[in-house]
Amino acid sequence: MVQQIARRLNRSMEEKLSPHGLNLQQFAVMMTVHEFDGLTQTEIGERFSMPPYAISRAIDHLEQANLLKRRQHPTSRRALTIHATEDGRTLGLALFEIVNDVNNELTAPLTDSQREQLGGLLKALL
Amino acid sequence: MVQQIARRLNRSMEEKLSPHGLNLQQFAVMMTVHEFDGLTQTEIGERFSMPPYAISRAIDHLEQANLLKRRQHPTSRRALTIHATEDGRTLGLALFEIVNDVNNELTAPLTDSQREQLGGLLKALL
DNA sequence: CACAATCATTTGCATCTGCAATAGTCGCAG
DNA sequence: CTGCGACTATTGCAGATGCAAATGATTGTG
Repeated sequence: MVQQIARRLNRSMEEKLSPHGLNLQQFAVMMTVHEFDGLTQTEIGERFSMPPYAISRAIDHLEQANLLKRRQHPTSRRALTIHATEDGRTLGLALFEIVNDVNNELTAPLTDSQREQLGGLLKALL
Repeated sequence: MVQQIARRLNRSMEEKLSPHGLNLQQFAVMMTVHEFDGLTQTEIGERFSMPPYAISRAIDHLEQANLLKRRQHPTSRRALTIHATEDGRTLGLALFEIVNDVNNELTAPLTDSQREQLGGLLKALL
């Protein structure tokens, strides 16, 4: 059941993301950068256990699309820090709405108290 | 959260499946055939909304591994029906154990009543 | 200081996936 | 009974994904 729901969620997200030219991984990176500007790539990856090479490629794409840019880490010459561009910050706001929409859509069959209950149970499983 | 849990679930399943040389899709097909012998490929796909080409390829693999075989549909010359071989039936039993193990592992942090609650809430979302 | 181990990131390559096109079959309208 | 549109299954191809190796930087140890 969890898997079926997750698949529905994914499809739903991808649909709403595709007009922006993003896939789910790129979306996750954008959200993280929107919340914390200036993290290194590894740090971003740790936020949702995404392997380094995936981050690398997601950022390739996002940098190409002029949503992010890489900069030298101030103290380490091997790390890079990731920053949202103007376009990136704008898109970030649109992304928040998408998450909300999808969440509401998914949990529409539940009452508010059920929603809380579900949240609690799921958190216990993490 | 749903997605994170689903990913954990997937990894866990794949781990236990890999000794048998199966991936998740092939596993799903095996379980369905184990439950209903003689369905057409499309019917199998409908059980968990898997596109026809994915079924086709999963069965290619499973037939190769001598777990299933395709037969002509008794009344339609375009459809094929799928049947478990002896090996396939044996493996099917092992697969049931895997599902149980993974379920228990996942829901270990919950009490029995919480488990039921979660089940109910998830079902409502399907 | 030199060397080995570790770290952050990238890349080559093989495999997996999804979409769209194909081949063959079937049902039905005229 | 003919032809067209819908159905089953498969396949070619392009893009995505995962692993493991490569690159360059850094730390620690003797």
